Amino acid sequence: MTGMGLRERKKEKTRLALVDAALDLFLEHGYDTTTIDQVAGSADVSPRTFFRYFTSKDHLILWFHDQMEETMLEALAARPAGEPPFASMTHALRAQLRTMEEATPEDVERFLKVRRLLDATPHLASSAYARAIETERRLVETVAARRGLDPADNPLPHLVVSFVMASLRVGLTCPADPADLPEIVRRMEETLQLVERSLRPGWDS
Amino acid sequence: MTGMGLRERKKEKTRLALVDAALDLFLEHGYDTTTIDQVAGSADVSPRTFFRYFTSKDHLILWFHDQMEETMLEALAARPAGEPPFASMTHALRAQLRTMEEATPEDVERFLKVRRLLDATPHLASSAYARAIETERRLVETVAARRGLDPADNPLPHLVVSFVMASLRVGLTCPADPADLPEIVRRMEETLQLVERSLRPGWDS
DNA sequence: CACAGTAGTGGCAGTCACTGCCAAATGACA
DNA sequence: TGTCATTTGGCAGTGACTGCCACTACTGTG
Repeated sequence: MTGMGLRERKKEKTRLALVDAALDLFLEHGYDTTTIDQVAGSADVSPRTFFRYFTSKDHLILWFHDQMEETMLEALAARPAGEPPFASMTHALRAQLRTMEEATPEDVERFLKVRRLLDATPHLASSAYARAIETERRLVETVAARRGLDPADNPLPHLVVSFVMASLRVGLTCPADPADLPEIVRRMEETLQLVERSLRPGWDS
Repeated sequence: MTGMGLRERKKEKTRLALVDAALDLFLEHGYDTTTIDQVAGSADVSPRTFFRYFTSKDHLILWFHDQMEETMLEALAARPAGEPPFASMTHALRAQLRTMEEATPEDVERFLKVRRLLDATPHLASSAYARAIETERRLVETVAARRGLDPADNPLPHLVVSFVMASLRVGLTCPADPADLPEIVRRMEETLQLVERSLRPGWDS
C-alpha cells in the first residue's frame, strides 16, 4: 500500500470500501434485494463510479477468482518445461493453496464472507463457477502450449486441468460448514492427494 | 405432438417458434444486440409472453441442458444399486450420448446452432457452464445418496461426477469445428474411454 | 510554487432485461 | 351453447448497466 502514489492508494481504498460494503449489505439483506445504489451509497461513491471499479454486480464477488487465476497461471508458467503436465498442474494448485494460507486476516475474512454469500445465493454460485471454468480454459491453453499440443483437437490438456481443478471445486463447496480457511485448504490438499492416488502413473503422456 | 390437446400443441409450437426465431436472430445479429422484443416479434408473440416460456434470455439457450440433466438423472436412477459409482456415471453419460444420436434432424440442427452461438458469445458460454455445474451438483447428490454417503463431507461422489463430466465438457467444446453431431458424440465417447483408462481399477471405493 | 495535463468522479438521460397486475381472448368440457 | 380454467397482451415500474460531458483532484514539470 505504501510506495504507490496518493491516487492509487485512494483507488485501492475505494475498491475495498465497495467490496466490504457490498459483502456486509448482501449478507444482511440478501444479494438480490440490495441495489447498486445502496452499495455505492454505503461506500460513499456515486453509483456511476461503482461500474468503473467492477464491470457488474456479480464481478464484485469474483475478484477472488481473478486473483486465483493470476496465481495459478504464473505458477504454471514457472514450472520446468519438461515436467509432465499433471505434475505441473498440481504444483500450480498448491501454489494457490499456499497463497491462501498467507493471506492477510482481512482477506481471509472477505473470502469466508464470499463463501457464505455463494452458499446463500444460487445465482451467484453459478457465476462463480462460470468464472472458474473460464480460468480452466486459460489453464488448458497454457498446459497445451507447454507441450506443443492443440487444445482444440487433443482432450489430454482438458483432462489434466479438469482432474486437478476438481479438487479445488470440491474444497470450495464440500466442507459444508468449515471452521476456518485452513480447514478449507486442508480439505483441498486431501482431495488433491486422493486424485493423485486415483490416477495411473504416467497416464498423462 | 399428436395426442395432446390443441392447447398444448399450440404451446409447444410457440416454444419452438421462440427458440428458432431467437437462434436465427442471435446468430445473424449477435446475442447482445438482439432484444427480447425482436425475438418475440419474430415469433409473433408479445414480449410479456416470452417470459412465460423462458425465465430469462439465457434460459432460451439452455433448454438443451435441461433435457440432458433429466436424461442423465433418470439413467443414473435406473442403474443397479450395488454398482460402483463411477461405472454408474459412465452409463448415465452414455445414455445421454445415445439420446443425442437418436435426436430428430430439427433438434440436431438446433443443437449445432446453440453450439455455434456459445462459441461466439462468451457470456452465454458462461451461463451454459453454470447450468452444467448445477447438473453436476444434482448428479453428486444422487451418486452420494445411492451409496449412503454425505456429499458435504465426502469428496468421492464429487470426483466421480467430475471425472465423467469432464469428457462431456471436453466433447462439447473440443472439436473446434465439428462436421456434425455424430462427430461430437464420437469425440465424447473417445474421451470417456481415455478417462476410464487413466484411472486405477477400484479407485472409487 | 504555479501551471498545464491527465486520471478519476458525479450526474443525467437512456436502453433493456425482467416482474406484477389486470383485462381480454381462447381452448376445454359439461 | 355457456361456463370455467388457462393463456395472452398491454402497461407501468424496478434496477442493472452505458455513453456522455462537465468538474474535481492528483501528478509531474519548470
